[in-house]
Amino acid sequence: MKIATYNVNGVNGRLPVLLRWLKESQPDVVCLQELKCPQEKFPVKEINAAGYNAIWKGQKSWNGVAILAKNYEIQQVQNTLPGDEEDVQSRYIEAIIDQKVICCLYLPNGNPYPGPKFDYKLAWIKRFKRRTNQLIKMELPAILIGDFNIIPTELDVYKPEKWVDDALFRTEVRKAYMELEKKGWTDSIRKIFPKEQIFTFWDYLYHAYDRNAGIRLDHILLSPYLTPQLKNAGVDKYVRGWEKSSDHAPTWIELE
Amino acid sequence: MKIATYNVNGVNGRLPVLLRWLKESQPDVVCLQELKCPQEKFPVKEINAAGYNAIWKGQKSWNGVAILAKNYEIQQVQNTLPGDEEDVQSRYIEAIIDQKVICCLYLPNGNPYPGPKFDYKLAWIKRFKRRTNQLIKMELPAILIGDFNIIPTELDVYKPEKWVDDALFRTEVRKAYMELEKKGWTDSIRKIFPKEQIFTFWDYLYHAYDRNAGIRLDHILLSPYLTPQLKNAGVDKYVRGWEKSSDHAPTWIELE
DNA sequence: GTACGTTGCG
DNA sequence: CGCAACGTAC
Repeated sequence: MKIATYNVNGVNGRLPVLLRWLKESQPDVVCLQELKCPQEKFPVKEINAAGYNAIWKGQKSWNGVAILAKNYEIQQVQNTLPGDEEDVQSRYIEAIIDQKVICCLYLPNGNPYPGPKFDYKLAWIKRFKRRTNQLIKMELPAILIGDFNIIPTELDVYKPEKWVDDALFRTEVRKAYMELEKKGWTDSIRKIFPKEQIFTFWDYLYHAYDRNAGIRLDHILLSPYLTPQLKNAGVDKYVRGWEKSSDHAPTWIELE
Repeated sequence: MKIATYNVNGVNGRLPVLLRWLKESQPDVVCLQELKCPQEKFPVKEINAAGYNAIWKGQKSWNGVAILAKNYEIQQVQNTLPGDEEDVQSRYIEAIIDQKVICCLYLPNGNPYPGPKFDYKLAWIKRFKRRTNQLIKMELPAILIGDFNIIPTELDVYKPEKWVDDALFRTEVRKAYMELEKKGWTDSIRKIFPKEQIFTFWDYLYHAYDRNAGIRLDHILLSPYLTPQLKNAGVDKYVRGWEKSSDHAPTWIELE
């Protein structure tokens, strides 16, 4: 079973690219982030026509997350991250697919640091940890998947010294990521490629993709129960080179 | 010799449509209106690559006119309508091509009526008449061609009663058009099709093209000396049906 | 650099 | 409805 995450940066503007990638890559489950469209403008017709069921949580202009599945039923569990009724940003959707809990997230960017946006990021992470700790405690087969907006280690960025005060690389958020791993969550890409430099995002500016000036932001974390089933993982880096592509590349795992 | 006018409604956004039409229709001379680009952003490279020389007068965001010619030299005469130094709108360009004076115009729309925009339209028409009267007096072979933003008669609009107080159909501007004809200018389309209902514009709204709810705004008027050479005239209506088309259709004549 | 919302214009 | 400009977020 192939499970992927893709920050599309606008699902309607990106539809040709998304459909092409779906066709070529044939994932069973896909988590999308940054739909950038209100609930009623999600292109469900075209997604269905491509063979995928979908659930999604939209929002005008920003954020927005979705889960797609081919030949699997999608049982929605949550469409917000529990713990803050005031939070109106569409950044979390959770479903059960093929007996697994799929937690699709678009974690706040948090820039500029310091400031209220960074504070919001830390508060969001705190709420997220409560949810993930529950999943561990319940010993559920679960997957945390999406755009974490966290660069986990120095290996995951082309020039670490440039990023020390960036909200994506601040010690606070890297520590939070490490704590997830300590709790038992396994970083799939690092499990398969322990030492290799792998990126999932290249800025649109300054020809970052041509210079391979990338960072790793999109992660797929497996609960202890699922980790032994990890067969393979990868990034469809070539998609970033397509015309009119997102600034992220699709990232995926294969479970047996 | 085939001479055409086309209000492109944004020359850069419309470039694929324009180039396709140029290739299929092979006009010798083309007058464009509503370039909607500053002087330096006119796509001269692509136009040249399609085989056309060009002169143009651009303006940021609005208006803008151009004259293109294939296998003919373009001798620019004016790039503003004489008579008002204060007028900064790019609505007029005049050139000599193959011994003919080509006056390419984008006459002000003038809506809403009444108001300062309508007043500007009337003032512009007054200045335009001075120019055209000079051309008649000098007995030059001349062509007034472009988007006149004037519906000449009731035959030229799908539902005349809806347009009585529209600046495109007000008696003041229709009278001005009739006066041009009295001075000796010949409406090419009407010369070839005296009684037929012919449109050159269909609004983007309310599926106007599908309902053929059109109007005739784009005109090609010939000076007395040239009128006997008129062989044919027409509107490339099908172009309005293309994907991402302008709200106007190309309009053309053939001179022998 | 790219996408989306808004505004101005027609 | 659709183009172009501008502001904003990333």
